[in-house]
Amino acid sequence: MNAHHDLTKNQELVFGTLSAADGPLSAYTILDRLRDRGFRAPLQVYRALDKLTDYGLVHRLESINSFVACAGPHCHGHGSLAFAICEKCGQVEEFSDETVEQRLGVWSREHGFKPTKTAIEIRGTCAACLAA
Amino acid sequence: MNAHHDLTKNQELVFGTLSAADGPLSAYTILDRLRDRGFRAPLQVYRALDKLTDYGLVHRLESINSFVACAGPHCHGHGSLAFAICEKCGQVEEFSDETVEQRLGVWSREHGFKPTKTAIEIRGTCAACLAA
DNA sequence: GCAACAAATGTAATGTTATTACGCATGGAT
DNA sequence: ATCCATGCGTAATAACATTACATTTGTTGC
Ligand SMILES: [Zn+2]
Ligand SMILES: [Zn+2]
Ligand SMILES: [Zn+2]
Ligand SMILES: [Zn+2]
Repeated sequence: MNAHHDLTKNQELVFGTLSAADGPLSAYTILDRLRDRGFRAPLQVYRALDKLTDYGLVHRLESINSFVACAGPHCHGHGSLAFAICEKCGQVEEFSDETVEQRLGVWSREHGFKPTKTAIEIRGTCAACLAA
Repeated sequence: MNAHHDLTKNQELVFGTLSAADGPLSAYTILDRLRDRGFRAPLQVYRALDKLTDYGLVHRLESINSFVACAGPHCHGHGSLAFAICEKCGQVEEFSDETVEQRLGVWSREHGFKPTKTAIEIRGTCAACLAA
């Protein structure tokens, strides 16, 4: 699911935009930033985002309808990621916690629930913004 | 923040609709169900939902843009709730896990992050739907 | 090479979710 | 009575996402 992916032109453009950004972007913001590269419609962005999230290169932040480029290698091999989202500056920190994953897995097994996608998103204020 | 709240007429109607439902509802679905009670505009629903979520009587499910009436007493006294959302039948189970809360709290402290609202949402297939 | 098929793209239209702006009504406090 | 906070009604708009259909591009088998 990870390894090496040959990205198409549109996927490359969307991934590049997200990678260059200093925080999460909405699909429409990505669209605006790619207008001069020929993008005209939301679907071009959404289609690329679908693939990129499938590949694990991009994560969707459910609570703010935005997307972010994967932060690092700690991501791989984990079923459920967590995100800390600063509501002041928009910065996002991606992390994972074995224990959290495990506990949610236990709950699922005990309740016969078969998980496919888990979202853990903490909204609040980051250290930098608290200092300021 | 919990105890007893005197709900206004609109809040009562929205809360009643959510309580009577067998699963989460979108704001616009609530609006439709309250048309014959005089509701005309989305804002009437969103305003009521804002208060109800403040009071802890209703929870917002970030990953499906929907709202659900609080399932029970285990909810109170907990900072972060978790939801298991069945993508087949739409049923939602609300639960909380001390260990999960604690681990996320540890991460926040260690990173100087001050959380205000945490969303934990597991999407998948519930036991009933798996059996069927 | 060429047919057949799958994947990706372009474009328009539409559907869904949420907010902004403005004015009015109500109820309690001074 | 005046002030102020809260809630309400309505219209307009913004923000987010999908459906539908036609076309292009790339791959596979022959
Ligand atoms: Zn990642
Ligand atoms: Zn910040
Ligand atoms: Zn609850
Ligand atoms: Zn189910």
